[in-house]
Amino acid sequence: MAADGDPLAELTASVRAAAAAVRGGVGEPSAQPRLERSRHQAQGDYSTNAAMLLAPVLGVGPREIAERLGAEIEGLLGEDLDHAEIAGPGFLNLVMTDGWHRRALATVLAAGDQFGAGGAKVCERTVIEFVSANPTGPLVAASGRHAAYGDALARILEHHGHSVWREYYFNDAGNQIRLLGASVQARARGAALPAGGYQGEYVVGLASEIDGSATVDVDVVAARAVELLLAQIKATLVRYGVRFDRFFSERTLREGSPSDLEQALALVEGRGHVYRSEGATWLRTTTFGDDKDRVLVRSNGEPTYLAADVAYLQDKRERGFERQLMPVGSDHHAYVRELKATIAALGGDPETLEAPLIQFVHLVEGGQAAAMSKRLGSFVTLDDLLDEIGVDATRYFMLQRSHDRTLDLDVELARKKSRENPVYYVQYAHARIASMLRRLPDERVAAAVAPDGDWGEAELQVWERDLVKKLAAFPGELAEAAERRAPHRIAGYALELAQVFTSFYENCRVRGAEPETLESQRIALSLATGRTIALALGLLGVSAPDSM
RNA sequence: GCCCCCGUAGCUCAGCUGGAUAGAGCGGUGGCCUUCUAAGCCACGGGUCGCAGGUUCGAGUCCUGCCGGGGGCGCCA
Repeated sequence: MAADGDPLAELTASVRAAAAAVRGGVGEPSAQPRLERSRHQAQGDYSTNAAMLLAPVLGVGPREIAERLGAEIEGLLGEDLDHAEIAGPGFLNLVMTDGWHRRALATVLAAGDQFGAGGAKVCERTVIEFVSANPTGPLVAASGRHAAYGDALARILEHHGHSVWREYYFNDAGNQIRLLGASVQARARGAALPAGGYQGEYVVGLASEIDGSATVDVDVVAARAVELLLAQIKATLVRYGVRFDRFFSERTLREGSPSDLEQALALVEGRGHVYRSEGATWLRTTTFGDDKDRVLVRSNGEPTYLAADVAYLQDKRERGFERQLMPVGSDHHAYVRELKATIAALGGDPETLEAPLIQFVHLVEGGQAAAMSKRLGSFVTLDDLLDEIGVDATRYFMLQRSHDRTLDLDVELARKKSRENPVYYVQYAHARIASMLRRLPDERVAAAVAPDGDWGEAELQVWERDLVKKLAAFPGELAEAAERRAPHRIAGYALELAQVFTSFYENCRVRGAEPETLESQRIALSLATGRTIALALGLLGVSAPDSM
């Protein structure tokens, strides 16, 4: 079986080799033939669309090609293949032998915690910048979606074989920070908030926490408030299980002489993409597909947020990342075009920047959605949510749905410790496996999963075959999740694996199964499933408890 | 007005870049506990895939136009 621990790698390779042999060097198919899990039992274990892809190339009917393909595959797979059959418009369905299933299971076990790892063709040096909420308030529930997404994606990409650096970029200078300082001072003085000021309850807390908040310079108050809020944000992230390699301060880009910001602006100006008009300095982003040019330095001499980003993007370029991921909220989505134009203006390739769109989160309870605006002060913080439903449920629910769709998070459901709650269902399957294996002597389990273990020759039950195939699908699922930046696929996979296992568990007695070789095989299946559930949950940042 | 995301079961959502009879959870109905965790299992019911065209052997998936929901179009960040 394949060295990389993918039980399907060999099968896929055989299908492609057979397709190539049938094609005999003639023409070029429109796509690589695919190996798919059959949806219905009558359609075998796996199927391939290769014949239908080759039909237009060879000018022969797909069913006739499928026949030749079947002959080739039979030769290549030997004893792994029970038989192949042609079906529908030209699918070739493959029915695998019990021996193949047992070998697949052995491959899963041999891979250990590296199961599904290293599928990336090349290792990309990747930086993922996420959350990046400004320290003008505590993290809100919506930030929990960004944090869960970015962190899970980072874990998935690493397991897939990329090198990932996690960064949190925060704005600690400029208008909003000044406004924060003024808001705190106003509270300290019992005065009215400035126009558009921060109204949250935490601002009152900061006013009393900061020494001399009513009297010292407002910039000092602002700096202290940022410090306190940033510490609070970091604490929340730690609690949430989200690790960053670096918190990048925007202010540092403005410090020194010349500052990084000044140097970056000089760089784009030297490349001829800067001009002055109406007293302001502009970046000609329209050269690179933006719909209008953007201001870098305001007419009052103050650099814009974009100016800082020019410097930040240049900084990342200089650090040699080959791929930049920057999940953004839908409210900031339009800004991505400016950033891509900026990269181009710096002489880089805008295609190296990817900005997956993260849609809003609505907390639902009794049909009521809570608003989450920092400035209006009516919000649910991430800490509130974690207090309410816990880290595991929060992360799982945040990752359950595709990131580019708005998410209705049902707090009432997430709080439940019952079968209705998918995260408990998955964790329960893991706990059940651990509990069952605990009742066996360690040596018994070790012998059952040893490379030379004997699993006998008994005909596999349908539940056993299904479980092996679900396990074997993991490397492919992981690759999809990584390549499509879609952690929710792992959440879906974990739920399905738990379902298939539970069905197996209800129908196939493990402990005490006769003969002993059958018990060994089922122990091996259970252990492999437990590990894979733990692996999948781990990629999502959700714990896999041994007892519940 | 222009740009981006989304319309799939009563509800919340998957659907592997064009494949076979469109799936899951919840909710509903009906079964199943002397046996490894019933926090569970099994069965049944439930659909004009927003609408209308188009592309081809084949469309929930790709193209165009409508309709509906959300977001964005500052010298805010």
